[in-house]
Amino acid sequence: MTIYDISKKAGVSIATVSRVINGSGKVSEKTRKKVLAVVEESGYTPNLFARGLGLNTMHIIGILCVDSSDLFLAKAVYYLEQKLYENGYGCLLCCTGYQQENKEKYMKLLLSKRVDACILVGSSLVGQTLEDSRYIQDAAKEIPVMLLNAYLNGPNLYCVLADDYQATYAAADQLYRAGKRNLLYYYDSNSYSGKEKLRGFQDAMKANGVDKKEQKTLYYSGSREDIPSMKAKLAGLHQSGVAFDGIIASDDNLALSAVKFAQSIGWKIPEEFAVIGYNNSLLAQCCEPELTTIDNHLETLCSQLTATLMDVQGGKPAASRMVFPCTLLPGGTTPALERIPEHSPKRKAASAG
Amino acid sequence: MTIYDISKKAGVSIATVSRVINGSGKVSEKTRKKVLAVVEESGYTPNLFARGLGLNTMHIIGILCVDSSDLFLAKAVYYLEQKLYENGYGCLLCCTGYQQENKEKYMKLLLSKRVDACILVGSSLVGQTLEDSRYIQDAAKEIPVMLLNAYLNGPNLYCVLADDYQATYAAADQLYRAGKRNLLYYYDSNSYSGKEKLRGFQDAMKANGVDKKEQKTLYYSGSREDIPSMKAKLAGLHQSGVAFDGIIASDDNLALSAVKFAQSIGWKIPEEFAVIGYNNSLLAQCCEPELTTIDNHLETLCSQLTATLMDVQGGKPAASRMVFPCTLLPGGTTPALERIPEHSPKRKAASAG
DNA sequence: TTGTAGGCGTTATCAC
DNA sequence: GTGATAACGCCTACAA
Repeated sequence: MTIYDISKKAGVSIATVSRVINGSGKVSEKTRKKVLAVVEESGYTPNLFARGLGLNTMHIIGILCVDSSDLFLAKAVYYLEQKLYENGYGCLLCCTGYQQENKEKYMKLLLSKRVDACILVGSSLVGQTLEDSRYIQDAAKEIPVMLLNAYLNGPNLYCVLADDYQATYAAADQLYRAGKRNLLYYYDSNSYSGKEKLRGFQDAMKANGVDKKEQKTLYYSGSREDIPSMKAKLAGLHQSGVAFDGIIASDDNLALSAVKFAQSIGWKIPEEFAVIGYNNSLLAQCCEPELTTIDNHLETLCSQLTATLMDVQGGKPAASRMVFPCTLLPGGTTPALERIPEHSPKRKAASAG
Repeated sequence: MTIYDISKKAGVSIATVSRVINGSGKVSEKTRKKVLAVVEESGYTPNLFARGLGLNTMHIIGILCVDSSDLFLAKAVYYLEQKLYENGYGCLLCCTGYQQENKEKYMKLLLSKRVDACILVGSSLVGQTLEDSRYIQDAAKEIPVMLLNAYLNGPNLYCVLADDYQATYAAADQLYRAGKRNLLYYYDSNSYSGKEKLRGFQDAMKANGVDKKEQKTLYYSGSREDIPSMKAKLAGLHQSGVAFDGIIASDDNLALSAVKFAQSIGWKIPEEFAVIGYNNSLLAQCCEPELTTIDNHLETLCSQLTATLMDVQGGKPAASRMVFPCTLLPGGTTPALERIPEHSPKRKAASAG
């Protein structure tokens, strides 16, 4: 079934068929109905390859992430797919893993497939060095590149991100004020977002008079799916004699391991030990008590990113950088903290319907 | 940059350029090098729309799932993307949600985009009634349709699935033999896979002399992300006076809620209360003790499905249905069970590196 | 071994 | 309003 078949059956030219299908140009009501009837009965669907060739777009957006099965990234991918679909775009999913080489390969693949734009989900895709970020800048020469919760400056590059610095600062600050004098920052990423969080923690400590030398941080480098190993790492630190009475974690996985660790040696939560996680993920509900966690309003970020992308596609001006505040979501792993902003989000559970 | 530009610069015809690029036909080493040099220096990439138009394929596979952020489905999508990429295919991701209407809309979208095949991930996409499955049968008239852990019979339809019946049967049977005389089956899906699990439980009970009337099952219909609600449902059953000393759950989420429930009322695990989950997901590590869970070898299923798809694409004969056994992975939520088959999988944690 | 030319199915720009 | 016709960029017989 091609546009020629339809034109014959309807007794009109292919140009008219095209007009009817695309709603472009003037067509008499009579021929319009005739054509539509034929289209209907023959179940014709325009060949998008041909259309793509002519218009140079297939309305497909490339989505790059290191691992779409990661709790946080999976959510992001899900939201993005939904929003893009609403706007008439499909998504080509690419899971690159953490190796630089593969990130670049995938990006090339997307460019060769001539996607309309690409979205980099999470800051792990942005290299630590300028050299490792070059492939992104290069890609931006051909198509708009959107970064979700990552930052990179340059032409045709748009970032939508959460204020991880502020959130971590506030979390650490509040926990300190609540009386925890031996906070440990437990993290597993040195990406842009990871660095922002770390800086937030450090600045909060400093603001409360804790020198950099006295600040405690612990870096976990194992698998993000190995909670026992995260717990073991903490246990190791504890056994080595380092004291801590609270943990700010860079994600809920680490936070959960902290809860398990504390419970394994009998510390009372939150009286003797406090924990704050990050992402308001499913894991926050998985322990007892439930995690206090930072919500970065992922759905909002995804909506905003999509809206921005649509603006870019439409040739409208668009912000090259948008930063959204996070919200601290109180759970049972912290003592009473200061007031929470109004209109604060609900826990995953309550909002998921 | 088009093939014409290259042909001019290289001083050959476009046919020769095409041959060099596709490695088809005979080309002298001299011209070949010449062409490759020009291609390299001008950074030429073939236009896949044009190629797609001619060959009627863009090497893209549609992946349909109800929710790519679901722990289990996200893993499946991840594995599939990796395997397909290795075989030179990209994936167009579609998250349909649970509404029939949207499933059909997405399927139409994929067909109109002329994907080479589509993969339905999880049995929730297959309707309960024949009518609701029609859209799949219809799609199969145009392209191969692969079902991951779902079942539907018909031409051009290929299923790769885990033996959920057998796994649940074995789990219930072993728990019964281990002395749990009041098993409860806790589930949240009536999909094909869901029914198979339920049937496995029922048959195991029956085989141990527990009449259907005495069998205990509980259906949870709320959000899959609301663990407190799952726990509350169990608590409700308990308060209503129904006794149970062990739970077989249809996924780890429900199992985790069972552990939390038991702990909240002080039952000792596994002595007074046993729990078996399903999927060997991250959640299995999230409680203390860790869950005994059923591993359905998702990665194997995905590899096999991809291999089958490639066979189909290559015109080779392919099995229309492949069933793989599951493995019971002992954790701390069950008393010592019977021997586990050799070569059994490791827990997520240990294998994730 | 290399070149020529037709076809893939649309959209869009012209005339009429 | 409607109908020819030229792109769009590639692949691939068929010729040379």
